[in-house]
Parts: sequence; C-alpha cells; structure tokens
Amino acid sequence: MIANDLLKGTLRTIVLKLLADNGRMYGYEITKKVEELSAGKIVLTFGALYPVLHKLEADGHIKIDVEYVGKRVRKYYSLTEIGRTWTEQKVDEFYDFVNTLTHVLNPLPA
Amino acid sequence: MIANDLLKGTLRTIVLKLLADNGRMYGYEITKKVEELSAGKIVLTFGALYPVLHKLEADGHIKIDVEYVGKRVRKYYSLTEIGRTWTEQKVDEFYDFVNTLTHVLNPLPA
DNA sequence: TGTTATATATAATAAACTTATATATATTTG
DNA sequence: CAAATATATATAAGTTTATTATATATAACA
Repeated sequence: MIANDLLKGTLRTIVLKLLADNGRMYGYEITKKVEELSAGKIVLTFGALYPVLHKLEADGHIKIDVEYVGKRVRKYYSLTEIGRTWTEQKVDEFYDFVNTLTHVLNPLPA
Repeated sequence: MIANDLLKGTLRTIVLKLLADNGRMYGYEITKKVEELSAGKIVLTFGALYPVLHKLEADGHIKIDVEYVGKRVRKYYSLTEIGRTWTEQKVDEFYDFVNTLTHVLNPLPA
C-alpha cells in the first residue's frame, strides 16, 4: 500500500532531496533550482513552497538559519538528522510508486 | 509545464488506461484490476473511484452501458473517441512527468 | 442462515495545491 | 535617475482531490 502522500506530496520529496543534494538552500533558490533541473517544466509557486517549508520545519525534518544579505532577510533551510533519513525513504517511495504505476499502465501480456 | 492534474489525478489516468486496455469495465472490476496489477500496492477506494468515473463521463471521456446480471445493476464504462485520444495524452504526460522528476531527484553531476 | 464477496453511491472531512494579494529590497536598463 | 525587473518571504481565500464513513442491496458460499 503506497502512502498516498506520495502522489500529492511530491513537492515535499523534491524540496527534501534538493536540500540533501545541496546542503542548504533558501526558498527562492529552491524554486529556481527546480525550474533549472526540470528545464522549466516544473514551476514551484511560492504559495505552495512556503507552506511546505513551514510544515517540514514544524515536523522537525528541516531547520532554519536566518541570515542577512544587505538589508534583506534570507532564510536558509537544511535537513535535520531525522529529515535526512526521511528523505531517503521518500525518494525510495517515489521510485517504488513509479514502478508500481508502470505495471498498471503497461501490464505485461498475460 | 507539466499539467498539475497529473500528480493529483493519477487516478484518472489509471482508470482511462485500464479502459483502453480492456475495452469495457465496471467499477468494481476496475478496483480489482488495479489491485491485481499493482500487487496490492494500490488500493482504489470507491469513494475515490465513483466520483472520478462520474466526472469522466460528464466530461465526455467515457460512456456508460447499463446491464443486468440477475437482478443486479452493472454499469460498464468504456472510452469515447475523445477519451481515447485523451488517454494517450495522459499516459504520455505521466511518463514525461516521471522523466522530469527523475532529473530533479537525481541530477547528473555538473 | 450467517458471512463474505459483489456492486454502486453519497456526504463529511481533510489535505494539498492554485490563485490572488501584500510587502520590501536589489539590480538592471533606458 | 527613474522605471522595470528580479530577488525574497509570506498569508488568505478558494478549488480540487482523495479519505473515511455511511447507506443500500444482491449473490455466492460454507
């Protein structure tokens, strides 16, 4: 039974994996990176991103470092230990889901 | 820009593709088939399925043939012409999405 | 005859995302 | 140097989608 979060929550998995790969990132940077890596095909809106980031923080998966660049606040997010483990699980789950769905969408002839 | 329906609406794609592969099916049969093809990993609940079927019909993608098996009503669903074309698009979109997300989740070293 | 499987359906709820809106600084371009 | 664009974070209202609960009824099996 695939966790349904997976379908709806791909966003979370993306954010977590980016943080795993890049150490620490701030929100705006994340949206740009997703756009870059997906060749513009995935556009992560702020209205979606920030609630996800806040939720991930509330759940203890990521932590925040506030810095200033000039007068501008910049909030760097990075994985916690728990978050790191959880990210691996989420990424695995995604591939498992893709595999499973591939079987459903392209069943082998009986 | 990947249609966001894809993530949330995988359910629709599954239903459409099953109908494309099997000609015509009824609701209960669809849930059993999904369970079978996914080795029990995807359990399609009725509360999700029937609204999707009704919506697909309202949109003209599928049509209904009502039959009786004994005293029991059985509603067979099958693709319309429009639905057939749309199914191909949806399946393509899914694989495109998987490809794109794979790039995001496993970026090639720069 | 009671339990399980077959069969469809809706309503209340919860979760996730979109769209709209608000605010403010930094940089580039004409 | 002013206007436009890019950088940067955030919330609220609304929509869509799926979950969970509930309702109804027939058929098959033990």
